[in-house]
Amino acid sequence: MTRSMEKIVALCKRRGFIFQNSEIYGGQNGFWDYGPLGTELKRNVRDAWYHDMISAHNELIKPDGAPSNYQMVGVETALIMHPQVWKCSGHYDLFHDMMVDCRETKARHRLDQVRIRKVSFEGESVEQEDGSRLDSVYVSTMSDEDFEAELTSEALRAFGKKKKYADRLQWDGDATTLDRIPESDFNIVVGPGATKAGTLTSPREFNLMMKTVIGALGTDDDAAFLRPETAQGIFVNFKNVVDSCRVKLPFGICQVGKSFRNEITPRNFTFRSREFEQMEIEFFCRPDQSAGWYTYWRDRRYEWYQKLGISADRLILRDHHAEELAHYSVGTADIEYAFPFLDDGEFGELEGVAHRGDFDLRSHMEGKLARDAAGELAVEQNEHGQPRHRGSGKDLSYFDDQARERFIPHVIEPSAGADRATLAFLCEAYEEDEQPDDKGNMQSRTVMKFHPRLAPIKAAVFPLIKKEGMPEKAAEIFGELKAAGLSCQYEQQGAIGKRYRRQDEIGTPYCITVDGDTASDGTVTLRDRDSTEQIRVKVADVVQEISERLNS
RNA sequence: GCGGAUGUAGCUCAGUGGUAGAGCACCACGUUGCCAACGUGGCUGUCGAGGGUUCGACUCCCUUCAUCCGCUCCA
Repeated sequence: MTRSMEKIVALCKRRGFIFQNSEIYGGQNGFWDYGPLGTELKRNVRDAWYHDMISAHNELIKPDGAPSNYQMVGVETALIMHPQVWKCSGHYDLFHDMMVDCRETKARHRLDQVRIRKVSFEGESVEQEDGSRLDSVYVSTMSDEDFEAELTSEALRAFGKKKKYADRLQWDGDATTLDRIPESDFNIVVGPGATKAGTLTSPREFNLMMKTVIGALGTDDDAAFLRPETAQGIFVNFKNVVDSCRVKLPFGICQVGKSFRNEITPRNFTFRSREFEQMEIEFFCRPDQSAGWYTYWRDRRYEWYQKLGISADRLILRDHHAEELAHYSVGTADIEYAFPFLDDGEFGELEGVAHRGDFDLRSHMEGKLARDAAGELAVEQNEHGQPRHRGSGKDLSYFDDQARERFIPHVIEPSAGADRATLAFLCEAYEEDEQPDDKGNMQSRTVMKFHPRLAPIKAAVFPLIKKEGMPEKAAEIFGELKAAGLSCQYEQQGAIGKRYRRQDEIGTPYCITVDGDTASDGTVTLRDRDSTEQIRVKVADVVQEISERLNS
């Protein structure tokens, strides 16, 4: 396999794309630093996104596939927000997962995902961890679908009975989940896959939000959180933007910025990091048009990656099944990439496009929402019948002065990972091919085939040899490219072939070489990264030629 | 968090209880002059970190950090 993650990670380090964070101190798990080339690459990814989604968007023209024309604006909000934001958004409750470990199977489970049911079998017993025997135990499974059948087979296994005795199991109560029984009963629970009862540890809290402290005195009352997503900064500013910027529905508010999550297992290079950057759009529209906008954004974002060089056979658009949807979502699709660290047929999420209905704006008006008994979203109540988490109380509805209607807009959220996109472009670009050396023998070559828009270095300028005025002429051309705002490099050391290979390895699409003919006919060679072919171009036309190729 | 593996020059890796090596890369000079590995010379390491045993530790022991694989988790 030529495209291995190991090789890509090594190249990233060797050539200055991505480094382990705090490496000289032994590193910090879950954090990564971008080197000079990685910084250029990631900035190009962000710039391409911002340009294509916002700057270059023409609000006067209805794009193909869109229900109507629309506006796009940007915001940049603080990393730290009022703690109530996270309570109403649902993160505060959801990000405090209670987990149990199993001493026997070494497995860790989310408390609310362990299905259990109490059972006995005609006075027979199950061994407890300490050796004593129990004639009534809870059996458990992590199975979500068909858990009733799973619980039955787990029960038969616990009592050492064959399948045909299933109807002799004596169930005590209905199936429930582990978070609904007291911890004192854990000693009679047979953990998922375990053979003995009582091997589960006490539940422990995993706080997925990163905590910080505001103020120099920093007491517990001053606790705040680093945002786990940029989206809430947009929602809480919805009214500000509407009131200040002459925007009319439908319109999108966008934001690029860092977010933080205490991932339990950061892994797979930068794919799952604790500090990461998001590129988010919250697109506000009339509820009766939201389905059309959802489809529009989903398809548009899927195409965006392909236009920047991701091949269609490594990218999938995956609609979530109904049961996979978050409680607030009407529809969600993931845009996923076949990263080299995944098994064949597996894909990793680059971006989620979610139809969020009016959940977010309503939450910040009324308070944290949850599904009620009828399945409708309603303000979640505490034991006193009060809102569990109180909203802002501000009116975030929108008045449509054409239709003379007031309503809470629906939201379509295309939420992309800047680091994940950058990683996908890195993985996609990596290629090893064969090129002839000066004797015509084929030699392997490592080449990063970045889309020219994303390439960290757009062009390299070389004098063929270090004399006869060539370095001076090359320096002049280099200066002109720089002045035109193009990121480029100058190299004069080493054989010309080696310089080409070095540029191939960092994905520079074009190399310009000043040679013996330059002085006489005023031309240089322009060499293409992918084909290695060269053409002659007039020195005076170099900047324009490169610029045109980059924009084509 | 659990289990397994790994950590020695920029990279790939050798190495022995007695003051650390090779190839490549890099730099300089020379040569060639349009697709890497020609000649000569040169630079480089707190042998992942901390502690212990020892007269002496890269080597033995403990702890820790990071990376990879598997499990778990992934709003």
